[in-house]
Amino acid sequence: MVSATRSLTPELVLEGAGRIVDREGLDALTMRHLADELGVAVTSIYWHVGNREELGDALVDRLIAEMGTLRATGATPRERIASLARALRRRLLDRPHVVALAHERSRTATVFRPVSDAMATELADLGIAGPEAALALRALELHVVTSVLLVRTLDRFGSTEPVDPTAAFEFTLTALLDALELRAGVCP
Amino acid sequence: MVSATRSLTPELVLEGAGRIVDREGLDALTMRHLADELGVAVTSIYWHVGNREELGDALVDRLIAEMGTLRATGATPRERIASLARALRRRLLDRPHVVALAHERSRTATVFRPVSDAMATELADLGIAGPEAALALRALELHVVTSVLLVRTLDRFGSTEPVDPTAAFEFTLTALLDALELRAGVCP
DNA sequence: ACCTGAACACCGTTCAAGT
DNA sequence: ACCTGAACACCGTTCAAGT
Repeated sequence: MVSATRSLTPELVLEGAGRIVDREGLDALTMRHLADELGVAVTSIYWHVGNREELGDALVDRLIAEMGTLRATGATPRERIASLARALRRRLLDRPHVVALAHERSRTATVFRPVSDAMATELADLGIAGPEAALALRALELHVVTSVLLVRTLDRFGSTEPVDPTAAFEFTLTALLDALELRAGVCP
Repeated sequence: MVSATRSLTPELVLEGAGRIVDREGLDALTMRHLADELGVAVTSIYWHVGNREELGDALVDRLIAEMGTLRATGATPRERIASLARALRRRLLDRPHVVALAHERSRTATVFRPVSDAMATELADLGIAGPEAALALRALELHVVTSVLLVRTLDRFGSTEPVDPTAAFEFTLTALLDALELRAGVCP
């Protein structure tokens, strides 16, 4: 119920939608509920931001922009890759609903792009490039998203088994990094 | 439009729902559409199968029953674990919509249970048990589901990158199995 | 016990109408 | 250019009523 003193903008619509999704979850993002949040008629939203589909896409775009701010830390390429994977994972855990939205829309790959590019730089330092690097990047990306999905499942479902998600994440991350260093000729 | 010569049963409702989901996807499974498919009033469904939520749960239960028929092949534990992972992956790829349904309902873990148990037996043959085995199982399960999600994404999204999903799957699978054998004391 | 239609409270989206 | 209400075609679910 925020009264618009001036007029509605695409940015205001997006902010309202983000507020609803973060606060009440994905299912709560209906056009009518968003209209109430903005203190506006339902149909006004369509003028500024198209339909519900495009609204969701814009929300995912905002998430992608956030991902561009992640930076690698650490001395060795291995540490820097691990730091990127961990930072990405933590960021995604902070915005579970929007991540679910991206996943629902098959845009997870796009969300990972910025971090993926940063990882590619580190892989190049390890001497890994070309199709081999593409495979490694896929494996790393998917490992992170998998872990995020697991945490969300445990949150909803309750912990039916005594598994520490972060430990499981580090377990496979270590296996992947070992495999990468083996390929690069670094013996553990 | 199948006319019921006798009367409706929970099984008939479930079969109709399965047909719709496999044929037209998840979004097409509405109570009214299902009623048309069965040649019955919408409200009859509620008598036999409860509400839409329970209908989805029953559909996932059928998927889980299917998973119980998967068997390991191969001589070594490593080969048998790999065969289970591959069989599971192929089975899930055959029923993408129901898998999505299970995922939506946070029941992926339950779907994996039968195969997970079979894998646990093989891990025990490798001398891996307890919390370490639990971690390894998680990693293997999540690797499979990740790969299935990737294939579905590529199908919908179009292949924006020249990545062979099966090759990516085998890549990380090898890394995971190497890591397991290292822990078990088998040097590659 | 089983099946029905009517009704309720929701959706997303379109469109003619206002200013 | 921007915002509105009315209307349309959908949802899931309930409930009194039929047999």
